[in-house]
Amino acid sequence: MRVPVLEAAAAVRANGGRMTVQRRLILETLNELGGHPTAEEIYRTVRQHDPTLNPSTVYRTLTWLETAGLVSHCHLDAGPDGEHSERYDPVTPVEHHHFVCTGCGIVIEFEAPELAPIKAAFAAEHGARVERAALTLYGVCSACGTPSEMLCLEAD
Amino acid sequence: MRVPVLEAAAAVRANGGRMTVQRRLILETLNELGGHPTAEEIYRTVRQHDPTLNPSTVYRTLTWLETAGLVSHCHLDAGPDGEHSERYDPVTPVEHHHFVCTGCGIVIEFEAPELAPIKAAFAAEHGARVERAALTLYGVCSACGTPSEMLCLEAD
DNA sequence: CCTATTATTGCAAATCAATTGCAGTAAGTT
DNA sequence: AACTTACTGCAATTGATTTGCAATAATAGG
Repeated sequence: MRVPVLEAAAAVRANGGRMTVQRRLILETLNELGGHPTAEEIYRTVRQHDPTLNPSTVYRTLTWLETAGLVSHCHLDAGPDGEHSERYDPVTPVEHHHFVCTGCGIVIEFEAPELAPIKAAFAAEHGARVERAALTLYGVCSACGTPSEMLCLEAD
Repeated sequence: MRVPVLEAAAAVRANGGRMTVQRRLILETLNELGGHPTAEEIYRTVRQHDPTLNPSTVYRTLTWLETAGLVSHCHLDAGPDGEHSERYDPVTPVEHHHFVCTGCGIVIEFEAPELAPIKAAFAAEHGARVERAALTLYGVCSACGTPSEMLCLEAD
């Protein structure tokens, strides 16, 4: 359970919001899907449980979750063709980053505490306040890099 | 001259491409603008020199420059409202990264050689090949952070 | 220098993701 | 149970980017 539904409900009631069946369903779908789904993937999955649910509700709920600080979104040039996509991601207690395989599009999360000095150095040098870092590594995952079979790449 | 026009011409002729007046104009505009313009900003500027030039030509040229390895694009949540935008950026000999001020949207480039060990560590741990890193820092620049006037922020 | 080839352009239409206005519905309150 | 108003579904809209196609012009060859 990566996006705590109850916590979400509380977070939003605090702002006069309401926990509707649609919102609950979208939250559960986020948990079920895991990974870094796009709004459209979320919509497709949600639709299987409730075909009447509208895409705009998905978008609205996602923004709502984001302002509540429960999910974040990041932009990854993922997918088999490296196409741009906005991806949603439950907020984790520790900042995490992403590796994207340019072969198969798989996204792997990792933490990078070593980023702290980089942030600090930039802040010091420019007199800026650095609040957040988004690091994305692009490359070829172990499966796609295996020369014998070109496992992931052969799909193309 | 950050995007060498002659080099671009050569790079493309090698692939049977042609250096047209439109492409030259767009290249010059990229140099003139500097920074990290969006396709739309490029189009607006180009238009001042040649009002008949079509947006699709800008998009096509940008993709062409990118496959030629002369510019790259990156996605920054910049702009005064943090709105998403695809930004184009001449390719530099050394990989560089971006700081985005959430106040005024200014983009500051910096280099981060300290990223190398992070890439290496990920590669080693996951058996992946890491080819490229995109780091974006978000925060408040020195001008916007100045409490006395809230220089950049006051616009809102 | 002129001609032929075909990459590139301009244009208009199409696409695609995401947003919005609005009237009806339902969550949470009393 | 009734009330208030936030939320939903829908349809239309937006805005950025892409595409098909006929006309144009950049380069190669003569």
